[in-house]
Amino acid sequence: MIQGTRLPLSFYTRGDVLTISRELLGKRIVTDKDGIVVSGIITETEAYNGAIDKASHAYGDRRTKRTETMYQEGGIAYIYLCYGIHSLFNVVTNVAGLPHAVLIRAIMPEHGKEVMADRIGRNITDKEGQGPGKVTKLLALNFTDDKEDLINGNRVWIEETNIMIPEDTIEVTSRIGVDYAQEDALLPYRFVIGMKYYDTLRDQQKDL
DNA sequence: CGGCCGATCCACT
DNA sequence: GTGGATCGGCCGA
Repeated sequence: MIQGTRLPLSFYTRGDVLTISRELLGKRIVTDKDGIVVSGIITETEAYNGAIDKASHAYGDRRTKRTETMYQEGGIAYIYLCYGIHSLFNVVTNVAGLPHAVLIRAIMPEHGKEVMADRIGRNITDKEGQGPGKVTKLLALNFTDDKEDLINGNRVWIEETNIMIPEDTIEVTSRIGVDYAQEDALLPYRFVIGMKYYDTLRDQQKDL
């Protein structure tokens, strides 16, 4: 069915995590869980800028079993458990040794809406898929998928699309839930497809 | 080894 | 608008 062109390794290994974060808007995340394939279009991201970023788990170059994932070469998933309940999905970027990552905060459900509805136990609404915990629930990802290879793996990957997000429809704000990061909590590292274009995009999906 | 708390969500008021 | 769910990572003792 879906099988588009995956983003190449070179997309992820670039050094500017903000650019990657912005460019991920409009791309397609696909998961294959026991042969059940679903997809969603990325509509919201947050950049985590490595060892100097107070909001990052790797702030201060803190290498632990958990953060080790972010230190690997870009192009793999960083998925960890938050609040004991939610798995959050991040894309590792940059070269090995530099712990940069992009948190996927929202997707627009695309293929497999029925399966997704089963997974959350209710119907998919017009604005479904907003919130990082919801993203992993719809896609059936959890922390056991940590370090999954987005280029060669077969459980989760990201594809190119023909969606062009007009630059002036992208809202750039500070990141959510990182108040503890002091001055870094104010950095404009969150990228959201604005409401007006979001509706346009959703209407296009319905026409498919 | 104990305790705290987090890149959250949902049901309920 | 608020609190409860629920648990691994991390830090300090």
